[in-house]
This record gives sequence, structure tokens and C-alpha cells, in this order.
Amino acid sequence: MRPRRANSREKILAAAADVAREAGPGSLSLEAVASRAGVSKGGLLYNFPTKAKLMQGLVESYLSDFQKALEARAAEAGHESVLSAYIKLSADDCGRPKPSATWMFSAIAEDPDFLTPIKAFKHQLLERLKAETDDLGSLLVCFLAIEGMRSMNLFDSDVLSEDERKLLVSSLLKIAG
Amino acid sequence: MRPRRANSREKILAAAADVAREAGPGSLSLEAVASRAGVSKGGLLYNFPTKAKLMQGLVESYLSDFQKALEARAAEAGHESVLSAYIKLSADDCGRPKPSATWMFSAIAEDPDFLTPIKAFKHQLLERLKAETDDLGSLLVCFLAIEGMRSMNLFDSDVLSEDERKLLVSSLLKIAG
DNA sequence: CTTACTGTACCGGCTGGACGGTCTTGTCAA
DNA sequence: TTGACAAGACCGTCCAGCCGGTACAGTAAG
Repeated sequence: MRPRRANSREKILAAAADVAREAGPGSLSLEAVASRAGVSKGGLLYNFPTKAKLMQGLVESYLSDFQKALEARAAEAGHESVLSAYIKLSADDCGRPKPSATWMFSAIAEDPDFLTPIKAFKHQLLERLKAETDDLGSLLVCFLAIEGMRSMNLFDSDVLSEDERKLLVSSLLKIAG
Repeated sequence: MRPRRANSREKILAAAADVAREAGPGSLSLEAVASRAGVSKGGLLYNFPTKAKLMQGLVESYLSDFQKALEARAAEAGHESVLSAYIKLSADDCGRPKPSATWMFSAIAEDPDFLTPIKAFKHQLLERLKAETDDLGSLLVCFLAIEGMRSMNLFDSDVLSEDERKLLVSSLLKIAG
């Protein structure tokens, strides 16, 4: 599983995300990723035998990172609910100017089914949130609003100002209770 | 400006949307669109000299349709605000099982800048909504939640059940006041 | 009426380039 | 020496855009 000399896998995954973000999702070619990762095409294909496997790797890495970040937030002192941890985490993620998951568009273009694990993850997360509240309406509003924030960030639509985002987050936290 | 025999432009735009929806955004090739529209490749290139122009046409047509639909809703009797019209329109749009704007992914892959008019439109819409309320926090929550609904529909993530969507819409309408 | 000319709408084979994936040829640590 | 891994030339495929046609409608001179 582990590479012997260096961990090329993670370098490659990071390079793929970088290429998609900087050159556009349509420019995510194996050559571009390899070059960006400081690796030859052969080297890339050794680690990810197929472009599809690379996409899959991106999805898995994204999901495990997100999971870890959410768990860390939820474990922090002063969080009354997973929902508020999710809100704050998403607010921070979306505060960054450049979207970090542009590669998702490449994955969808390759095959929409690549996002199935992400859908499953979100479904699971929603179930978890449902379990900790009895106000389903408010939960849904918050959940969808977060989804909207993430989507706007992904599409690089900076429709909201900094102040507005802060107001939004505090409104959401209030609704979340 | 107006074609003499038939209106190929609209047939082509519809065909492009269909191809992206049914064969996936990565399969939106000129040949596929032409064939679907019952037109030769040359004919397509005659109407849209470049793939970029086709994407642009898709965006413009989408925006003008949306504008018209929103205006129609807002003009209907019994609507106290543009926001509630926007909520109801979006709920209907997202109720449909299959996402109708999958072509957006193709456009982004081609060049992310194609979405600039859409961002501008959303910004403009938000400004319009701001003007009709003094509770900015609630407006932002609603606006982003709608964005979330639309994004989920676009990504074909049916995380919400029918009942949950209804509950969400009624909660949003209540927040919108 | 007819012939010649013009512009519009459309057709489909072709090409040049990009890209995913393979294959041969290294290279280097053990 | 060997074998895990890297390098990059190479091949087949796909696709955007180009180009030389075709059909037809309108116009206008003869």
C-alpha cells in the first residue's frame, strides 16, 4: 500500500486538485497532473492505473478529510451540536477565496457516478443531524443553506460579501438553536 | 436574423441540453448535438460557429427562460414578495426528477467564465430581494437554502424525500414572512 | 418565361491536435 | 543481480473546427 521512496499518491492527488483549480476542470489531463506533481506519466499511471482511479482517489481523499475535519470540530469544547460544528466548518471552508474542489467538475464530466459516494455521505450526515434535533424544518433549512454556501464557493460565485456571510452564519446558528 | 424554413437554433439548444442530461456532460460533442437535433455538423457550425458560442447560447437561453418564469410567478395574484415567488419557482424546478441544466458542467469544463452571466444574474436577483425586506439575515438564509436546493437538483442528489422538501419549502416561506 | 447571379441554409468528409493508456527502456536500492 | 518503480515515446481514438460542396429562394436582366 505505502510507496517506498516517497508518497507519490498524495502529491499526485494534490497536484490534480491544483491543476483543476488553476487551469480549469477541463484541463485536468494525466500529463498535466503528472507534470504538476513532478512525476512522469508512467509514474502517475503506476499509482493510479486509470484516470477513473485517480478521480476515485480524489473523492475518497476529499471525503476522509472532510470527515476528519468535522469530527475534530464536533469534538471541540463548546459545541452544543454536530449541526453547529458543520455550520462553522463550512463557513470556514467557504471563506477561502478560491474553491478547492473544482476537480469535482472533471469527475462529473468523466462519469457522474463518481459523486455517488459524496451523495451517500451527505445522506448519512443528514440522518445523523436528524437524530439530534426534533425541529426537522429548521434542520432542513440550515442543511440546505450550507449546501448553498458550498455550492456557491464551488462555482466561485462571490455573490455574498464578507459581512453578509458572517450575518448568514450567525442567523444559521440561531436557527440551529 | 430569422431563419427562413425552421428554427434550427432552438432545436440545437434543446438537443444540447438533452444530450448532456442523458449521455452525461462529458459526452456533449458537436456531433452528438447535431445528430440529436437532426442537423448535420456543418449545419450546427453554421448556427453556432464555435462550441463556445453554443455554450453561450445555452446560458443565455437558460437565463431568459428563468427570468420569464420568475416574472410570471411574481406577477401572479397572491404573492406578497418576489422572494416567495422565487422559493415556489425553485421548489417546482427542483421537484422534477431529472436535472435539466446538466449542460452547465460541460460549460464549466470548457471554460469557467461561461458562468459569469449567471453569477451576475444571481447577484442582481439578490439585490432586488434585499430591496423588499429589512430582515437581511432571513433573506440570506432563504436565498442560500434555495441555492442549496438547486445545487442538489443539479448534482442529482436526491437526499431529501418528497415530504422533507415540502416541509423545507413551507419553513422557507415562513422565514420569508 | 428563362437564364444568370447572389446570398442563405445546410451537408459531411477531412485534418490536426489532444488525450488516455501501453510498452519498452531505464534506474537504483537492497 | 534483481525487481520495484519511473520515464517518456508511441498508438489508437475522439473531437473541434475547416472547407468544398449542394439546394433553394429571391432578383433581375434579356
